[in-house]
Amino acid sequence: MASSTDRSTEPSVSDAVGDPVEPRWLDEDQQRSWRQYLEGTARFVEALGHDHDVHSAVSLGEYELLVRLSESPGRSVRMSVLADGLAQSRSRVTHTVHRMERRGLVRRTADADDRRGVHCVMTQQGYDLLVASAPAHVAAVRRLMVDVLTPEQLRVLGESMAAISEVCKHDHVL
Amino acid sequence: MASSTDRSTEPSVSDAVGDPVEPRWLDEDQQRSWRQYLEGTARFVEALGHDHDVHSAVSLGEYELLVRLSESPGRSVRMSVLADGLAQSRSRVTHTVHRMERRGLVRRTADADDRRGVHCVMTQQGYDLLVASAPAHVAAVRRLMVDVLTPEQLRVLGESMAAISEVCKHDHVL
DNA sequence: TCAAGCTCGTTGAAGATTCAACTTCATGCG
DNA sequence: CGCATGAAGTTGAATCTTCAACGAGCTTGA
Repeated sequence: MASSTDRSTEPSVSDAVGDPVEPRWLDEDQQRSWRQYLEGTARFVEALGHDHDVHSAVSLGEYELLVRLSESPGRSVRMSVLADGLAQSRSRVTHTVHRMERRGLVRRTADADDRRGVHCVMTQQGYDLLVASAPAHVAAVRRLMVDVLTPEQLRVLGESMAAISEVCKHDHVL
Repeated sequence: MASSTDRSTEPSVSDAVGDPVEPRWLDEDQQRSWRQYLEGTARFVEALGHDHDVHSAVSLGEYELLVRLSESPGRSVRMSVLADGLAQSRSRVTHTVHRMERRGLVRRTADADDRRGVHCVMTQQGYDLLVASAPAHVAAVRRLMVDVLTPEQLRVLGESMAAISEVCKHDHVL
C-alpha cells in the first residue's frame, strides 16, 4: 500500500481470475484529481465557514437554510423538503431548526393537510439577518471560488458535481 | 432576497455609488454552478462516508490519515504535518489520533530532534486495516466520482479545486 | 374496517468537531 | 545571556452531528 486511492500497478490481493474481486485501482491522473478535490473541498469549506464566523451571525449551514426559506412562498418550507434540499438528515434539520428557533430566526407551524407535517417559517428577524449576511457571503464565495476559476472551469465544475449528485442520490438508497 | 448567493439584478442595499459597498451578485450561471457544487459535495461526502460505515472499520477521515502514514517512510508522520496535509486543525488530529490509538491502529512517539514534536506511527494492525479497507474505498470513489465523469471533466475538477485550495490556504491566514 | 407498513418529525445519548486556554519547547534579537 | 515571540500539541468544555428508537399519522389492500 503506498497511495490513497491507490495505484494501478497494485498487486492483486485475491489473485482471483474474475473481476469483481480485483479492484481497479486509480491511475496517476485519477489519483491526483481525486486528492485535489478532497483537499480543495476541505480547505474551501473550512475557509468559507471561517468567513461566516467572522462576518456573519449565522453559520454556512444556517445561512443555506435561511436562503431556502427566503425562496419559498410564505417563507415557509416543510421540514422534510428542507432536509432533502439541503442534503441533510431529518434529525440534523430538526436540531438546527430548534437552535435557530431559540434565536428567533424561524418558527415552526403545523401543516394543515398532513398532520404529520411541520413547516419551518422564517421570521422577520431571520430575514433581516439573511439580508445583512448576504453581501459578505457572496463576497467570500467569489473570492474563494467563483473569481478563482474561469467561466469554463466553473461551468464544468458545476456540471460534474451535478452528475455526481445524481449518482449519489440513487446510491444512497442502496 | 430571492436566491442563495443571489441574483445579479438584486436592488442595491446601500445605494452607494462606490464599489466596495455594493456587492457583485452572482449571475445565473455562476449561481447554478455554485449550488451544484454545494449540493453535489454534500451528497458525495455523505455517500462515501456511508460506504465506509458499511464496508470498512474506519471512517473516511481515519482512512485518509492511515493513507498518509502508509506513504511516509517508517509509516510515521509528525502531528503538524498530518494536520497540514489533511487540512484539519491540530486539535482535530489530536483527538482523532487519540481515538485511533485506543483502537491500536497507531502509536505516538516523541521526536528526537524537536522535543515539542510528536510522531504518529501506524501499527501493523493499522496497516492491515488499511489494506483491508482499500478495495471498497477505491470502488466507492470510482462508482461515485471517477467513473461518473469523463477524464476531461475529472481533470478540470482537479485543477479547479487545486486553484481554490491555494487561494483558501492564503485566505485562511487573514 | 383493520392491520401492516410506510412517511414525518422528534428525542436523547453517543460520538465527533471546534474553540480558547494552556504547557512546553524553539528561535530570534538586543 | 535573557526576554519576547511564536510554534507544537494537548486538554476540556461547548457545540454540532449522527444514530437508533420512538410516537404519530397516512396509505394500502385483504
